[in-house]
Amino acid sequence: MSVSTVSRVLNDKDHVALGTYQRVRDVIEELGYTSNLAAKSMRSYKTNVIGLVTPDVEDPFLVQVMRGINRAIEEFDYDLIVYTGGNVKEESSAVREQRYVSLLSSITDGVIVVTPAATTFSTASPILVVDPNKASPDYPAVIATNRTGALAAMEYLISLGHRRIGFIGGRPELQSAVQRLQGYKDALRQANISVDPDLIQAGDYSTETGFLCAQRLLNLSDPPTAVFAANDQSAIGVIKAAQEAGLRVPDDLSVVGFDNTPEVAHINPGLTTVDQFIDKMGYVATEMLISLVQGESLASNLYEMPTQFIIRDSCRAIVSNTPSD
Amino acid sequence: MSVSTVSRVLNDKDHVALGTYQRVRDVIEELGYTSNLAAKSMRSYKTNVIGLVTPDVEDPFLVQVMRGINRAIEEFDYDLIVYTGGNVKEESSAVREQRYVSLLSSITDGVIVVTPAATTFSTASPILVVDPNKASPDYPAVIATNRTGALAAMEYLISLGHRRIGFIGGRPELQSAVQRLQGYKDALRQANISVDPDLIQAGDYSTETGFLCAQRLLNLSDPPTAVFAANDQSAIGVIKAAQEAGLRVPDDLSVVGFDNTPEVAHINPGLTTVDQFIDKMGYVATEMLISLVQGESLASNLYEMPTQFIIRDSCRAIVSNTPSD
DNA sequence: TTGAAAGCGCTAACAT
DNA sequence: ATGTTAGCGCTTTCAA
Repeated sequence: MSVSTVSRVLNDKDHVALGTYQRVRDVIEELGYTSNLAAKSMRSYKTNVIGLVTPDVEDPFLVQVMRGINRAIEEFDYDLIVYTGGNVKEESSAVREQRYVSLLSSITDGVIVVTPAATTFSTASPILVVDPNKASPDYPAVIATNRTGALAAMEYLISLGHRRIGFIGGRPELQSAVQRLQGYKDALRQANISVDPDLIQAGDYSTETGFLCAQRLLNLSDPPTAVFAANDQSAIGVIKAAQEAGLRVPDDLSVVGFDNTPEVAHINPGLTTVDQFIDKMGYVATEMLISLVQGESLASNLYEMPTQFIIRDSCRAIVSNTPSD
Repeated sequence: MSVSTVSRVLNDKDHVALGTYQRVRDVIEELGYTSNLAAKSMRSYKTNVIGLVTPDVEDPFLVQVMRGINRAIEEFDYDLIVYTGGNVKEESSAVREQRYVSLLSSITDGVIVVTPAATTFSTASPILVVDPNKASPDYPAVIATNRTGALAAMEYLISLGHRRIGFIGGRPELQSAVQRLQGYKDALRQANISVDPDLIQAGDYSTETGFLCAQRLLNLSDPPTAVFAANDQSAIGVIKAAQEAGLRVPDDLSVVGFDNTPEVAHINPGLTTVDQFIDKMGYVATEMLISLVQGESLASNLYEMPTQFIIRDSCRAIVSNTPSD
């Protein structure tokens, strides 16, 4: 029996007699043989394995993305190999990422990089990035709709009749914060409301800073009638500041928070929890990468996860993201 | 310039002129070249990569083991590639494990399997298992000293003068529970105290069951004067039951818990927290595997993490594992 | 110090 | 339906 016959059996190719097929399968079973991934990869450039580079395995976001990836991997009958940075010094993470993308791409059909530190990778394999920290990433990407979501939140506030709307930003080095601010500005422009720099406070996604920023807004000579906070933590700070100033929420001050926590979540239509939203990011990423691997072309290089604000009856002025009760 | 010269440069071999070396390094840098792991592996059977198969990435124990592995990986200048099961149906986990060990072993120098479901793997590479669910694993292993730890706890109680000591077990399908029971029995035998089956209650590591088991013990016609619980959760149940029965702990009933939580921890001498203990398991495992990979032989195939009970002053009867305050 | 050539295990093209 | 053979990218003799 020749090697090529065995190879044909291993890959379930045609032109193998049923008897031969069975005989080979039996021996494989008996010997506990498994094909050498290295050799397979080298010769055929097809391994049926997807690579994943993720900076961490403890961050709940990353864990949830991995869940979605695993789901897709199983569904499409691929295998997954992961590199995760572990407790690495932050400085060299971009370099490590690049090294691992190279390393993985020699034995995988494509690599997913989650929240990449690096922006470019030198490899011939398809690369897909999830939640890149860059407006227009160099690779096909899956991102959350930060700008669009913020736009929707602002449109809601404007539809309530507000014209002076404060904004409390997030950590400015993060793309999510930049995009949410952009959505804020775009909504104002769209409604022909001029942007007042006094109304834009640079927060950092924390409740404490949200509180301080809100106090600054409320102390303005011409204070806002509504505040849009870049995340729910800041929004909580705003509500505290308002109450401390004797204002009722939402009657005296409308407060809108944008974020991903289960309590005040900004989610995907049709999905019930934020975990499902993040899970879907992983799933979609894998789906897209597998398309690329199989030589198909993508409808778009940028998959922006659709989001939608849902108003909670219990606290109407906070645009929430939990599904309507 | 020939391929072999380049190969020599890549592997920092001797017999390369300094000028040539520099020239090659420059070009490598310029092109962003990274060697093909598959080809390297196939030809040299040495990749400098360690594989890791772990059933989960969310379990705190597994995360902590991974931290230790990462630490060692960095220190010994290896790379790490992980396969993790994700949300897989429990039934097939042994088969998946075996498949992944085979898959990984073709591109790694050795594989670590954490809390393996399978007991045998078909591969030529060195395998090392962490916390196997089997008394004498088929591969070099790193385990926690469940039997020895239980023995130490029992010796403590016996040294206090107790002769009737109750035992509340853990989930019997887990090796940890089996070993802790063994330690209980061995300590009694060692002290020439006969084992009374009435004093052995089959718990499940939960507070609720610990509570119920303790009630049964306390209702015996000849109740124990001390109880050793297979974990801290059960011990908490015992204390509740004792208090409800009007007994003071430790005056009327000594209670000892064995476990891994930071509050009532059973730790390695010299280590401050249980996390460090688990971290060390990962580190030691990696260290051992790398020894094997490098062709060295192991002092012992079984590394039992040394443990030690430390008595907390605040609650003397509970043998704790946090270091003395 | 460098180069030429063999071969790792596999798949794909070609031959039978 | 099966066998033969080239060659994937690399390391490792061996020769120059």
